[in-house]
Amino acid sequence: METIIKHFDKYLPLDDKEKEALISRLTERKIKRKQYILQEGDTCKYFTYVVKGCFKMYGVDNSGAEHNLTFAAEDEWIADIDSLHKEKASKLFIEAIETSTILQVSKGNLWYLYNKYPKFDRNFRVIIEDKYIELQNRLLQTFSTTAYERYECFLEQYPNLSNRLPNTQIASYLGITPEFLSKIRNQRSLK
Amino acid sequence: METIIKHFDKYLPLDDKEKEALISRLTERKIKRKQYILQEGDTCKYFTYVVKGCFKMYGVDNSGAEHNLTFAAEDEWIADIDSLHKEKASKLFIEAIETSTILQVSKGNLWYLYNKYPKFDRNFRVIIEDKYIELQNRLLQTFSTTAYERYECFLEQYPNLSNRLPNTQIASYLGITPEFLSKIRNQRSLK
DNA sequence: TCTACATTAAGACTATTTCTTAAACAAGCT
DNA sequence: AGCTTGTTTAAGAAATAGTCTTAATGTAGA
Repeated sequence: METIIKHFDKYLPLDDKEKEALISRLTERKIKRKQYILQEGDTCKYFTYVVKGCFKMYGVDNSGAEHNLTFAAEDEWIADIDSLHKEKASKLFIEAIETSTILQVSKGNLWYLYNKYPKFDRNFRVIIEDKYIELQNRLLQTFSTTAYERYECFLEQYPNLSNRLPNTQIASYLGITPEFLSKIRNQRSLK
Repeated sequence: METIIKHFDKYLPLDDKEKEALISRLTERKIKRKQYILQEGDTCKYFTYVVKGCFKMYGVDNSGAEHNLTFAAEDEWIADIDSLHKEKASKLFIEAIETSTILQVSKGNLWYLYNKYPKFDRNFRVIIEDKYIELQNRLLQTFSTTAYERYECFLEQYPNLSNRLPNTQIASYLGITPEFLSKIRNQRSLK
């Protein structure tokens, strides 16, 4: 629980009442590797904070291929916000890549926190803004660069993830096959 | 100014003090077609609300091609949030597609509103969340569908924009050439 | 009205990426 | 510790979605 308190110190730090309110509304869970915390068709019920471990959020296309939208490792939040907010069936999966420990806030509890302590509005505004910026940069890259460049950029931006994740997962994030990623890595090693 | 007040009624409606605070911190501007409100290299200084007209936000790649990230028409907000928040040089352009009327809040004034009236944190949190959802869906589509499908989806989601925008702009949004969009339209008309 | 830009058309082209097969390697599970 | 399953590299052939080019026609802004 300490890690999530420290997490908020990066934004507007919480006072004692806010800390208590937050902690009393969080549920800790252990999630095994390959276990889902959200499956396509279900409604996303929680905003999830990763204490330890790593998750991927992905969609599956008509031909069955997975496309990773994002990863979340230590000290990051993950949810299908579309499904959570609008209480509709999700098109996405959130799956543990490693055995993980998480803290979850239900939608109801999150709304309670928002209404009672406006600081949570602020902090989550900033958290979402950062996620928005990330997506925007990624979309621009997808349009305007080759897989080679996107891979280089991924390495720079997520040096720790790139060591930790299997290449299949990185390939899916970049929008290419693992075989092609292997070619890119080979090309890079020749330079 | 009335339109922006009504805009906030969709979220948490503003009380009289908040309305006054907001209005006194907005600047109205008329922007001609093809005029920029943000250029690559500059720092984004304003969050812009579109009263009337239409804008595009785009990046330019190494070979000089434009890639539209988003459009903003009546009753929508637009800014390069990355540049605005982190006060760094933008990689993007925001340009009027039609002669437009806008209301702008500077970063300083926006921060003032956030700090004085937490309701703005709430409202902008929700505004950003909606934009985030849009981007997420778009990224997933870009990975998992053909240009044909993306065009169909664009027509469904933005029926008014699709009548209003030149095809060159829609093509740039979809990540294809105008010639190829023309082929897609031709294909569709045969069905 | 004029001019510049937007749209359609259609064929040739191509570059990035996939597909396939296979062998070697690494890692998780009992 | 050993088995089994999944991951990585390799390399050539193949596909195809989308580009390029040219050109004629249409349309909107000034």
